[in-house]
Amino acid sequence: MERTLVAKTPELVGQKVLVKGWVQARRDHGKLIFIDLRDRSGLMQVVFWGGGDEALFKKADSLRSEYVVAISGTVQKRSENQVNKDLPTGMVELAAETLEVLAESATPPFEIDAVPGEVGENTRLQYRYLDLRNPRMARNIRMRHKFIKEIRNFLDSEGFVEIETPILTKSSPEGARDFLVPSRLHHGEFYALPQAPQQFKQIAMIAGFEKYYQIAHCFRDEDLRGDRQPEFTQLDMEMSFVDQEDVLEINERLFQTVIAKLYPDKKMPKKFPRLIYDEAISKYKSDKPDLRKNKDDNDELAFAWITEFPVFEKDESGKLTFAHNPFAAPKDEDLEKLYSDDEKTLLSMRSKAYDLVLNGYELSSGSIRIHDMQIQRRVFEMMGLNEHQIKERFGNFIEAFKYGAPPHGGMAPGLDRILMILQEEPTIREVIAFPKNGEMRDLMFGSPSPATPEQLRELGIKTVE
RNA sequence: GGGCCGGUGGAGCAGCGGAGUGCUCGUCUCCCUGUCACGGAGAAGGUCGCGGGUUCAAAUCCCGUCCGGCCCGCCA
Repeated sequence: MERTLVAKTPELVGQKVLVKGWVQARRDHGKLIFIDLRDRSGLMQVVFWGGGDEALFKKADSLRSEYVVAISGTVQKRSENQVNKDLPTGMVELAAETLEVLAESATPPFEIDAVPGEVGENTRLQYRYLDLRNPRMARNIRMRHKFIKEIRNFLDSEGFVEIETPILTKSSPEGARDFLVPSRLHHGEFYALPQAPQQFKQIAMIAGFEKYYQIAHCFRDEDLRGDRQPEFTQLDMEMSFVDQEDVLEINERLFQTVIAKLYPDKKMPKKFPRLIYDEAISKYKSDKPDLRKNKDDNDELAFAWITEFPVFEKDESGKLTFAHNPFAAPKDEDLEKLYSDDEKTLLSMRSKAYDLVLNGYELSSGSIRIHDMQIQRRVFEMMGLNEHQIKERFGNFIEAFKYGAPPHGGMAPGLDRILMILQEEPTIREVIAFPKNGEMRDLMFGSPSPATPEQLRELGIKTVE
């Protein structure tokens, strides 16, 4: 007999069906036992009567939470006063005729349908497979899937190509701390995990794909926050022959299309308002202002663009460093300032860099890139890199630009953050199936963990002490 | 690296110097034919994170340490 999902049963009144799933609850009334059966489609009630098949009834009596079962029986319409209006399958129930226990379950350390936030996150992360059985968590992960699927549909229809870029790649010298992977064949040398596929996507433009995207895993070895994980997912995208206007326009359409389809109750501006960086700072004291009229309204999506970021800023030591991204192109009218040696002039330079912000969160950075390597070299020089360092760190990248690099630009919205906001969750951990805890540990598998002496020897790593 | 908060039966909490005292849920046994957070009766389950100190007496106060959460730094 073919398996039926419980959500289908309301259409199958009077028919014999076989359902499979987990026992969410057992209500024992002596001569009458109810089971709430959960599968990926939802919940349904199963009834066992005493007085008939004694062996079947005894077996039903032995069921416990989270047992995996296969039950066959007849779908019955419930009488008027027995309908459960809170359950999509509440107008029917299954009159059980056979019961097979496919797997028993130990008593779960917490209740599967616990109120969100009631169970400590530590415990939840350690038993994530149980936590993900919670309807709210399952819904988050399924919405994440749909959201990514709609993004792919949209970008595919716009002529974008999804290209996978390597996870084992080269250390980028600035910005966040890299995760390093020791090389076995080349002792003392390391791969770095990508902080973003930045240079690869620019290379893809030189390769002529013109429109690239990737649901990209990014890695940054910095301390965690509620909206920060060591590995996270960005919608990474890049386009050739575009100006800033084109990038902003397609992203507005992307988010409006996808969100309107999946979250019809959410309200967002038809045209995302724009704020010049200096204006945002002076008016809101923030480069990621929360522009909602009502800060408690979770259905209001106050998207906004922040534009014209500074090219340079000073770090705490007073050294000049790039403010946004070393690949962001300065505004055309500011280009000549790049050759000034006056610090004030340099600090007044503005770039074709832009951020997408939403309800007080930075969703995305992006920019029109420098595609003239003379200018790119100059930016690196201004950051204090000498000729040797530029060649060492960016030589191959710069080399590629000799061979016909089209003007290009892009951006990379963080998927975890936008899903956190759309699902109205307090942290991005709630929309990531298997996140790390605040100390960057995977509590389920116990990583990081020590390597064996053999592994270390192969990698040429001597342990300290 | 720094600041703040927390750690008490399986889960979540209360107790904050006087007996492991209490609550909700779960677990186990028994009863129950219409429940759906079923109900009723009973029971089991604890090194109060760990180590040291103060005290007649420590879950409670102090010091240290481990673990966790939030924030600052950091996050091209």
